[in-house]
Amino acid sequence: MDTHLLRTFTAVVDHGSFSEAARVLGYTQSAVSQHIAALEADLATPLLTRRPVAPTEAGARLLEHARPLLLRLDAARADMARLGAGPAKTLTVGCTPLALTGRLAALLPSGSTVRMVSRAEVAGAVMAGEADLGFVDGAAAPSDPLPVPDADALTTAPVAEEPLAVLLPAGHPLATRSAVGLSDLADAHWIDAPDTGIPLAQLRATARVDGFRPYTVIDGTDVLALGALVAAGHGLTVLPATVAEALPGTVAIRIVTPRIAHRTEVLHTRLGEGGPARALIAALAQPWRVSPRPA
Amino acid sequence: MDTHLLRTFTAVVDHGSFSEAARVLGYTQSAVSQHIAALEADLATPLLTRRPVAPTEAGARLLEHARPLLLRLDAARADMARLGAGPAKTLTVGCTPLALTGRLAALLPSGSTVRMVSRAEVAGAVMAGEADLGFVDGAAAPSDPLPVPDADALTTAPVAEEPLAVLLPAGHPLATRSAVGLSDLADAHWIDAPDTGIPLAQLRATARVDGFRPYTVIDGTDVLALGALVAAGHGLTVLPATVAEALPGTVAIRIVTPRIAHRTEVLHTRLGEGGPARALIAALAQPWRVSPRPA
DNA sequence: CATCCTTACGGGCATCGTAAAAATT
DNA sequence: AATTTTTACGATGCCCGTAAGGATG
Repeated sequence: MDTHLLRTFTAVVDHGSFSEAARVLGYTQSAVSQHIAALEADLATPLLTRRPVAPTEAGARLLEHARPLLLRLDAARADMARLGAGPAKTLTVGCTPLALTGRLAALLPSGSTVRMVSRAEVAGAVMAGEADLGFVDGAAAPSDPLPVPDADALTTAPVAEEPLAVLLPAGHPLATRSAVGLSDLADAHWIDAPDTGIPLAQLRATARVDGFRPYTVIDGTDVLALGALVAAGHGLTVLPATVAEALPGTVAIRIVTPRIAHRTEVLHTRLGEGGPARALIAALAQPWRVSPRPA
Repeated sequence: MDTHLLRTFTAVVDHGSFSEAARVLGYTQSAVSQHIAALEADLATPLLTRRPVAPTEAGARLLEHARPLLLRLDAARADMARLGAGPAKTLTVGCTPLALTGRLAALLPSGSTVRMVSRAEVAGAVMAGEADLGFVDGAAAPSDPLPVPDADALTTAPVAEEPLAVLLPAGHPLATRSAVGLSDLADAHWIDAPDTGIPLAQLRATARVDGFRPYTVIDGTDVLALGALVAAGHGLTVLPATVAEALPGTVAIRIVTPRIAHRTEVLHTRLGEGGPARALIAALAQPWRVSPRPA
């Protein structure tokens, strides 16, 4: 079970075609076919159905191993390369849309490169060396860590925290309240904007409350569009309070129960000595609103 | 960076010798030498010092990637093998010393094989397919998960929970108390028995209290020997209450603050349909003392 | 000088590409 | 019939073992 074989296997699954995978990987179709045949022979199990090309049950299971494995392998490569090259002069950070808040934006050195990525991709980008630091946002209880996929091999530290708010259209019955409990709204019409705001699934898990079923779904990362949808009455959504309060035509009501907040965390590999990445982490580690717990 | 090379590399580090690694792996010394040379050429970094053979800084870093990678690779193999073979007839479980409590012992089917392993090895044994289920014990706050190394790719579920107790020699000044706060004892003389009881490091992390520095250290997994050391006044230690209360010549005082408990959890891969492993998990999932939180 | 690692070299085997055959829509 | 995967086959090159060469304590 060579990693090359796993790599072509995942490529075939991703592209749904032997030929396309071959083109992407720079192989012949024949070679790809042989790779898959070798894997299936080695594991004594069919991994793919042909026509249409799709993973079998065993193949799907193998994918769950292969994906993190290949990611980790790339991470190792990148880590060794970094160790040899010394600290980067210029900083590249991977960032989810709502993670770049005031505090972080203020401390980020000028001349940095910022790559906006989805929550699922941040850890991978940092591990593969495509970004020196990753910033993820999400909802979490005050002392819980943010649930970040694939972040096992990375170090995380909190960066910023602020209240969450429910975004309502102006004129909504609740719009005059100053605070709201989330469980009262479990059965409301919700807009799920997983790439922009807080994914409903994450809200459900963190609040440990059932409900929050998506009614309207919006892809993409445009907060203004999300605000417009809410203002037009397509449903409610949850955003960090400072962001929510700036959207026109809507009213933002802070969430007080359960005690969850919008948090940003920084992800990084074990860093070398100097460099702008380490400097930024040190600056971010300074206490701000939330006093650090005594070690 | 082939996984074969990584495997050879870790073997060389583990045995501190090219020749010994070659013997273990069934290669020639020459082949091992070529493997290491290939790795070092590929990564453009020296990974080992020769005479004595030891990892360089870069080598140590690579090890941190290679170890979990190879573990995961073996896990994938084992997983596929299991998928093909169907559920095992007889059950093999990996188990830390204090994990096999009354409830678990009662539910374990007769004819099972139990392999006692250290906390660090349980997850690996389950992933590599050497055990169908793993049982780990440890100290944790009531709603926190147990910190289990390398358990990322596994499913965990709580199995049993009971109070922790400090074990004192009979006649100790505190022996008449009915309950004790842990932080009062941070500076006591402690016995660290990481393979038997609760490792002091885990206690320190969970209780978030400094102190608990090891004074006497005991390796091995003999609870009676640990009890004898405490009885003889070599120091204090922490054990699950029911275990501690059965040890002669000592007094067990339950810990009330902070709110930490001794918990046992089960680890398993995503299981197939039938089989004794799944039956045992289902039985263990029945509520016992701690009512499960509503989903 | 004994031990251990490295280098040189040759043979076997794996892997890839070309090309033709088979299968499925 | 067209597209896509499989199989056959030959060449290239990788990888391992044998054996000789260095380095080190």
